[in-house]
Amino acid sequence: MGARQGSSERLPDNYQLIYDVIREAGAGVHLTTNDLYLRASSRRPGIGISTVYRGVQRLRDLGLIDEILLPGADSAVYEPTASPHAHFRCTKCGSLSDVAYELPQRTITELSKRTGAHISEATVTLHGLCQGCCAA
Amino acid sequence: MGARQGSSERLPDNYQLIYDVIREAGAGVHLTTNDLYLRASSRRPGIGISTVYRGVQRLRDLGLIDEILLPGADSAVYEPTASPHAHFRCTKCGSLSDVAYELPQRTITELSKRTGAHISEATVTLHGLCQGCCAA
DNA sequence: GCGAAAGTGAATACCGCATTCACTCAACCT
DNA sequence: AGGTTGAGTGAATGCGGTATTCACTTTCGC
Repeated sequence: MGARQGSSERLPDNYQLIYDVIREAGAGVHLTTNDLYLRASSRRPGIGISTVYRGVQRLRDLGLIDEILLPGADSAVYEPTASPHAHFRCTKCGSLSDVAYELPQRTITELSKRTGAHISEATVTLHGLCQGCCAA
Repeated sequence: MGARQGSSERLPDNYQLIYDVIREAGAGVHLTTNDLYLRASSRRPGIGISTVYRGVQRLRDLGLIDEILLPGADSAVYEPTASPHAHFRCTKCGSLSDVAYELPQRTITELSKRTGAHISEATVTLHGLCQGCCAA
């Protein structure tokens, strides 16, 4: 996989570093800004937290990463861009995982009709006990 | 707190006041903690913001009100307890409204099976342009 | 009444995120 | 080359929402 995206513009080194960290963590791994800061710091000591914030904004705007905002979460998490999916959070251990589910387009169309709004995005978040916490 | 029986327990006056404010606002009206503080203050000057926070926590624990946490929202909003429903937020004007939709139990059951988790709650949040902002 | 427990309000702390500011540095242009 | 410009940077600061602490008051069980 190419280290940089095929655009003509090059990412600033720090932003590229943040992107690398997110991509190397892999799909389904959700990193907070602080996680990113810690990991980036170990590779490039002295990097500022502001730069991390600016970096994720830029990467999000470029569509390179997904910013995931969860209801009630204290902070946003980031993961490499993926197809739309739901998220599950364990109320006990706090773990967050992807769930391959998307609200059917038919449902969204129907809700748009019923509300008179133009629905462009639907986020689904599930809560409960994860498999591990269920067993325990 | 003494061992009082749940259903017959009397609410502290301040919490009752907060509950009244929420109920009087009515279903579908979403009040932030600050909204509640302002409205409660006009009836009972001197009430502290801490009391409002403690009040909504208590009312939420008692199941008297719903605490609605929206992805990316700056603050929680509260409304009288209602049957589960989705929320729609206009990305332009910020208005928030209830949408009579609930993830089908069948879907939740299936997702539980697939993930091995005990899903106890599903929140659905829709984003887009509300009817008014569509027209404009 | 009396003592314990619950409630209260002000102040403070905390956390995530936004903004500001001075500084560096590389690109660009005669 | 020199000079200008603009993006990028890191530290500091600000801010809003919420949690916590603390001393005080009220309420409740007896």
